[in-house]
Amino acid sequence: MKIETKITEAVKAIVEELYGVAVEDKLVQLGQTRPEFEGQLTLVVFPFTKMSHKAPEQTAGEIGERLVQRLPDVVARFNAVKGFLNLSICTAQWVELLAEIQANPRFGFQPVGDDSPLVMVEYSSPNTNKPLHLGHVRNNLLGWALAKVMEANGNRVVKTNIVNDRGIHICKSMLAWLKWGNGETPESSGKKGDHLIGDYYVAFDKHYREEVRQLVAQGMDEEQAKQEAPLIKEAHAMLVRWEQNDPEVRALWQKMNQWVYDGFDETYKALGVSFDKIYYESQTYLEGREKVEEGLEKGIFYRRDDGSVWADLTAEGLDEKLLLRSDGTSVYMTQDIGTAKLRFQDYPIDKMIYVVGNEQNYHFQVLSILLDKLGFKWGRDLVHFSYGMVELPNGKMKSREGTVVDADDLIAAMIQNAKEKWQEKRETPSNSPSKGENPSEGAAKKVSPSSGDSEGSEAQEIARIVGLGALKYFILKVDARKNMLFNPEESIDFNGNTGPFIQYTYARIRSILRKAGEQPALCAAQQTELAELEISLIQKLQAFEQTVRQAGQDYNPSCIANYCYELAAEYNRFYHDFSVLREEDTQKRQFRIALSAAVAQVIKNGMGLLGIEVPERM
RNA sequence: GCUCCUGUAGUUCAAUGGAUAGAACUACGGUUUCCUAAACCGUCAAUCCGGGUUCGAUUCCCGGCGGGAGUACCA
Repeated sequence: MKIETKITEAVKAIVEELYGVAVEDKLVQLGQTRPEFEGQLTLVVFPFTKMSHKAPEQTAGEIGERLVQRLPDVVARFNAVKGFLNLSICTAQWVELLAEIQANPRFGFQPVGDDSPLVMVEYSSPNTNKPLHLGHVRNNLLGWALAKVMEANGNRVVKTNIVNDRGIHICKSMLAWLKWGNGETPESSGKKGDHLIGDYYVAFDKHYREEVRQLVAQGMDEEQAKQEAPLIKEAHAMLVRWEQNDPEVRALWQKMNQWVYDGFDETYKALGVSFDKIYYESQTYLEGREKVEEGLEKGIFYRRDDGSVWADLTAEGLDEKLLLRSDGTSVYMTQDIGTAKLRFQDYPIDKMIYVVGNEQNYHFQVLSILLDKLGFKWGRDLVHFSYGMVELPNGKMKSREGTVVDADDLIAAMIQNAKEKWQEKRETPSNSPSKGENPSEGAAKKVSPSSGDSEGSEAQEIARIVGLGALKYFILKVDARKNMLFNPEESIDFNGNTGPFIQYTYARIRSILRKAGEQPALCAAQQTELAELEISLIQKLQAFEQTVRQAGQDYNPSCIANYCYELAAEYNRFYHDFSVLREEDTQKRQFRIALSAAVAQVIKNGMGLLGIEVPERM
């Protein structure tokens, strides 16, 4: 049983004994003791002062005395400061706790079985007219991490992606390619498919704006010019042909979309994200129309004189929402309804989570109500995991103004930075090779006469892991709801509260474990005395479980990121103050190695939830 | 205008209603007989304003002020 649980039970009994009042669990507030006081756990006794009718300090003292009597194996000593009862826990309890953590490689994870709730997480959801940028990166990383967190909280998870593969924006790219492309392909140009298509999208926009500018110069007002420009008319004509299944347009559409998918796949692979099931809007938008017709028959929606279909949500405190245009074509909302229908056919979903930016908060508020009205049981409490925008120092990213941070470029730059850092570190000979160091390992570190090639690839792999770790952590440590700032001028740091700091801590522990030989079994032998740093590390380890629960409840992976940092920082202090391997006393040495091993394990698990790899050596 | 989100050191981020609001970056100053110095330690520095609830508020409620997003035939 957990130490907290034991104490909570005891406190409840004691309060009832002393003051004759039964208390609920939530009144028993146990927290970690502040470092400036003696003890490890602190009970907040303010809630009980009403029952005791005594001063806080006196109440704390009474409860403390009884606690020591009642749980002599758990509570060794206590001290009362104001309304805070600080408890010193017996060493054996900590050792036992560490043993439990160490014995369970899946510590903090809840088991998932066939009857666990099924959660579907939708994320990424790109348009196929341009490459992914930093905003998409935030979406993908959050989506992936959230899926992992949900799994760790005992859910079956299906990761899904809805690709917006149809619409006017695709036609713009297609048109531009036909006009100015000269048959350029990813192969012929050496460009990634998504970048190639993105370039034509930009080209369209450039020419289009020029046309609008000329029309305005001729005296047309701007709104009209935007609609009357020949290019946009041509694009619309193409969209109509697409809708009519024109074989020529469809063939081009398929070819160009495929280029984009190949490009996206590379980016997804680099980011380490994947999907269990991908939906395409070209396949779902007609389903949505059917579903809306169905709702119309049931009287949930109504049709206006011009033929457009609307939902009246004024009773819900919202406005009226368009579902089908007067020409019968579907809008965004309709497509989401169609996608929901297909998903529900494919999976017995208990909970649906949409990872979509906060600019669409209103959309999902409406979608939730509509899906509920249409009879989706998970509609009412669908989760819109709404994350903030990534801003640049001079404001929002705007693809038209060319102020986007491209995902592929960014990833490449991060890996490059990591590589340079790594080389720099190798070139500056750290401290002189001590005598105790394993000679063969020392030699391999310096020069690599035979295996230069394999070492190069190892360096490459480490650079990849570290570069991506820095990027992922940088994004995931921020509370998802908040807008975040990214300054491309200052590259992402590798020092301080960063992914590489945590990775480095992990790699160092692995190095210690290699040196120490076999994975140490925690000796059951009693420790006479544990140092404060050791106890606080064990407490920190224990907190992992609670952190994972909280992340699942709040749908927010950022607390896990911050937890990993705190754990690593705590370990670094421990590492610096004690020498893990040099300890003469074998038992203490074993204990510290075991503690290190447990820290490494938890770091690995925590970073795994964030989709961040940890290297065995750095 | 209305709706939602958000205001914490110079900057980027933390803080289940709990003790003296934590880190990191930057600046300055220390620490390598050592298992990896991508480390550790120190100094400087912050809760937008005003009410309320509470033994206790950065946190919850109300009112201002500032920032962001959305606001209907775009996705």
